[in-house]
Amino acid sequence: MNVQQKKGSYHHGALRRALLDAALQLATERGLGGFTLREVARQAGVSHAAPYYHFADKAALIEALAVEQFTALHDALQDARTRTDGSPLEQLRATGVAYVRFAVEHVAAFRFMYWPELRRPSGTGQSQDLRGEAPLRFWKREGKVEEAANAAYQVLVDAIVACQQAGLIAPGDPAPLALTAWCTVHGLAALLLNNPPDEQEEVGTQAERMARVVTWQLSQGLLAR
Amino acid sequence: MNVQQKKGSYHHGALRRALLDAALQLATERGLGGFTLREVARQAGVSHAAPYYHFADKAALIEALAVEQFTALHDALQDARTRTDGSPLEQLRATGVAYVRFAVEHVAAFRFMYWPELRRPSGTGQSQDLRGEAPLRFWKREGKVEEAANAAYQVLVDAIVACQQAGLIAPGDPAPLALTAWCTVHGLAALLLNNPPDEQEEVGTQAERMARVVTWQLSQGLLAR
DNA sequence: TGTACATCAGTGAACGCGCGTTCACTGATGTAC
DNA sequence: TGTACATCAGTGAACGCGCGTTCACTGATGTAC
Repeated sequence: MNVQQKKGSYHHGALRRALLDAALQLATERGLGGFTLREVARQAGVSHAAPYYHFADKAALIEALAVEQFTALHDALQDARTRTDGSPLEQLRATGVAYVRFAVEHVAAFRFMYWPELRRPSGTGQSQDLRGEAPLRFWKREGKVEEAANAAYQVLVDAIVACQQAGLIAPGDPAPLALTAWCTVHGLAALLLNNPPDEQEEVGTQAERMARVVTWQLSQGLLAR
Repeated sequence: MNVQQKKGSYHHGALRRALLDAALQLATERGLGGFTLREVARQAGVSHAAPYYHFADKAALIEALAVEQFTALHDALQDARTRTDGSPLEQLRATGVAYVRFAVEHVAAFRFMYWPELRRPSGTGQSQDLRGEAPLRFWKREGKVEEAANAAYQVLVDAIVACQQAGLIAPGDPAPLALTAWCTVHGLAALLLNNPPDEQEEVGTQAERMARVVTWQLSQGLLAR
């Protein structure tokens, strides 16, 4: 059942990874409502105390998952952008579509990433210096989750800046443009997750079509005129 | 403590309302993670069995809340639209800003409205006829929650159609425009709820500013050219 | 205006349950000599 | 190559807890006569 499990071995070998995978699978199948550490352990085929060897507590497992998945999102966006031939604008659109696709294909991951309650209050560290911070930014706090999230956001910002440098979008502060773009794709992702289309088999297709509609519409608004 | 409670009365008088209010307050203060019926009853000052006189079970209370709050959202959007002087485009923007404002000012309500897990699987009723349904639509299902949500969405659609009729937005199917607009304001709302700004006192202000930025940007993209 | 009685809208004890976490333990593995 | 022993990575029983829901009950209220 577990890839790296040796026959008859007492030790699992890759339990940390297995627990993270089990958590994703569990959250995908049953949502976050009944998400429990014990069930994760059960799903991974170990006793309910075993996870404590790899994670301080339930919140730590979830945090690790959020960091990992934000990084995966970053990679997916980066990939979509660099692998798209065509103008910077087309690359920007591809990035947006990739955001929605990631959400639909990694429903559970997306929920972990954006469910603030399961994260520890981030005020645990000392409050950092915020003077002169850019005004249009979320995730001002410290923390590995925020860091990973910022990296993903940066891909979008870069794609917009590239459009500006190519003269496709009016020059100036990219912040409001990036915020609008991000809100749009994030909004579509959120709506799709909370209102799954009726036909199960067409979820991806419908999401893809909506994503294209929305990103095209959005890019029309960004065009330099 | 309770507005309508008569002194020394055994009967509460308005427990249903009090429970709904307590649920909203509880969800605002502690989020949905630890949201329990018992705590709602405690907060309303009654025994933990009392709610069962007014709601079949926990899910029923939440459903009632979602319907109520979608209706409140509808009213807020309608208000923003009709009370705004100026062009239909300005009315459209005002509607978008109102959406974000509602989310920020009714955090708990917004969470109940869009948390699908706490709703009963909507497949309970018989499957309705979907042939010829418009393709760019969520909430195709039956159910009072979906009905109320649709009514709110319709305000946005109407605002866009009005712009088209005034020649401010290119004619044609308003669906993709409405979807994009909705995604944008919904995305901002979702991001604001999950990443509360640092300065507590400025939440409303910052949200308002972001909402204006985003809706303005959005309306630029909709303009007929 | 009184009275008998049905109904309304609560109470509080009890049910079984699964949770997160701790603890003493133990088999498997790695290392020094 | 063998052996002693420390450390690693698990097990399973146990803890206290709060949950959703049910149940028999009871005080308050409304109504018929």
